[in-house]
Amino acid sequence: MPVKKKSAEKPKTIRPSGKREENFFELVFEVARQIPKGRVTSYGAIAACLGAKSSARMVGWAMNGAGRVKPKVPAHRVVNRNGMLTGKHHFSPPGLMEQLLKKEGVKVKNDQVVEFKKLFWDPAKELGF
DNA sequence: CGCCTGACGAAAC
DNA sequence: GGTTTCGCCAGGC
Repeated sequence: MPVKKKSAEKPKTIRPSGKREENFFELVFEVARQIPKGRVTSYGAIAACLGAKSSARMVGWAMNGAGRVKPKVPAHRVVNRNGMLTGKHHFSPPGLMEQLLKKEGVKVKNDQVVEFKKLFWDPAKELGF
């Protein structure tokens, strides 16, 4: 059976508000899963890809369910715009995020991704949006 | 129903 | 350039 991946179509203007777009969360997870190994992206990039660039926070919120859904979402590959592992505190242990990244070849120094700009993976660009 | 918080981001200072 | 504040919107209390 073919892997039925939901077409991550980018709505013209997704509105987290007004309508509890639960799909928004799924989209975030989908994009996060598309992040190649050894690469990282930012919440804002994902949000922008979904058309909610102003709601980068919502992406972070969505990530709150990461690990709770199946398959597991590599939330450790998602960092903030600074390349800082702001979400490490939500992992258990907090150092897990860093460990996973290092394991995949991403250098992490002082809770910050080394050469983040170089490893940055833009969903809107890579996915062909 | 109103206030506060929160895994961000950009602008202001 | 580093630090602080506001804006963003949903969810919890």
